[in-house]
Amino acid sequence: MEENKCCIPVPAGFSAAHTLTGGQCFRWTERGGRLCGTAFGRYVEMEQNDRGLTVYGADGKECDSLWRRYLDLDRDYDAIRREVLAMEPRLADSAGFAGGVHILAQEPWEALCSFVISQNNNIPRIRGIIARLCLHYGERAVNGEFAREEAEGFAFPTPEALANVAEETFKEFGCGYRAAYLTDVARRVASGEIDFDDIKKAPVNEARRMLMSLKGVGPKVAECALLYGFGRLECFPVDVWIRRALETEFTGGTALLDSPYAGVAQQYIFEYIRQTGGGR
DNA sequence: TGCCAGGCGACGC
DNA sequence: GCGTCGCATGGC
Repeated sequence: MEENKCCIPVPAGFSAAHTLTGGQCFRWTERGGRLCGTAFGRYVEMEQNDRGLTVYGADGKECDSLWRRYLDLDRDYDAIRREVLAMEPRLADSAGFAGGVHILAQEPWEALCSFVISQNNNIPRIRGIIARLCLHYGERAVNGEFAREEAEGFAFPTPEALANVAEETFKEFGCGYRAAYLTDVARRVASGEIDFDDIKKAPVNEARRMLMSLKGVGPKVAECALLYGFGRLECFPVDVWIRRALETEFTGGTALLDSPYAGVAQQYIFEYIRQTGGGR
């Protein structure tokens, strides 16, 4: 692990910690200044300091082709932050706190499946359920032997793997009433009935419609999948936290909703209320 | 102990 | 089309 590493220069203001542990995904943990986690079937540990981001467990080629894109490091988030702030000055506190957030380019399946599990659920429990599914149904990850928690050593399970899991079994893993949703989503994705390439190419409203044809995927889950899994930065997921913020801090509506970067602003707000005001 | 959680589907109107 | 309700489970 330690001998295989690379260092990526990162834009000023970028925060790997806010990006990876802010609720966009559920498989990263900060331990002793390192961000440990698995994506694209690879376990790595990341360390950010003023010289850049060191990725342990990946070589330079992998950093360029994979981790750089996953963290969306080539997009000008400084310009985006200024643009959304200009549209909505009341965003200042959130952007000041969480302005280092990038929108992760996750695998569409992982984003979709994770947020089906997330509904009416809390983040620690979502993480637990996903960890158990990875441990039991995921392929062994590259570098998995270095993982500090066993489940981190496994990839997110493929749709095919989950399509063969009985609904009852999902319940045993703590999925509750979402078990039926998972079986439906996994089977219809595995069969090709829902095609991620079609969703990628479709206009955003058509993409929403396609995702919402799945049982257990409503407006909020579709929005999360599109934002975190399909790079649709204009998508603006509204959960109970964001709804409260809209009703208290952004009364009278906000132009943010029409921004091509609404999803980035949404993540600033979510991070801010969760880590400061929100408590819990 | 209750209340709540990155909501959704079913149902009634 | 819109408001309400039940839902599984565990974190706090």
